Amino acid sequence: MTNIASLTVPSASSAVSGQRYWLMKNEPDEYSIDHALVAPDQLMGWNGVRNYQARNFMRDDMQIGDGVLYWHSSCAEPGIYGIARIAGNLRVDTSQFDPADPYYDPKSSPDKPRWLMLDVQALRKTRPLLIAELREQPELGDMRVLQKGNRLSITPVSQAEWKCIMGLLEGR
DNA sequence: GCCAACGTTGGC
DNA sequence: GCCAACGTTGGC
Repeated sequence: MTNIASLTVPSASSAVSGQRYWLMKNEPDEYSIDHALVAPDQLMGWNGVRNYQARNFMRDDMQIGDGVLYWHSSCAEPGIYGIARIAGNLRVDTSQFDPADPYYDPKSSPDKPRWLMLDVQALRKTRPLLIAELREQPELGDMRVLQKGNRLSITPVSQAEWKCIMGLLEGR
């Protein structure tokens, strides 16, 4: 019998403990927060990033323990559905070399890879924080994901924005 | 399914 | 290095 508690209660080392905060988008049809929470150690290799700005965030700025807002995009009700953390293990995203992979990049080669990935660890599901509710918060007025025309799949979140969202989740 | 906004490409 | 054309994203 599987010990459910051991799957769902993060260990002490699996907490948001970094200096920065991020928002990462995923299509729930592809990989939802529910998928992530039942993966081994709740880890997911964040592959398929094909934007240089987003890649550079992973390469240069993300640290183990950084907090992540898990966003569901391209779905009926886009918004924040979970909390995760950066778990490190930055490496080459090998899906770029596979012609059969939807993330194949014919202009990349193993001796000069373009695209990187790292591990993200899901921590918990949250109630859905949908766009309309987020827009009601004055503290979130500058939040990247809420700006018109925003398409970046990884965006920085300020400490004030993070605190505001944690407050919403705690019912404040 | 629409379409505005954006990133990338490549001819010049 | 400019910039028009193109492909993609993603909320609506």
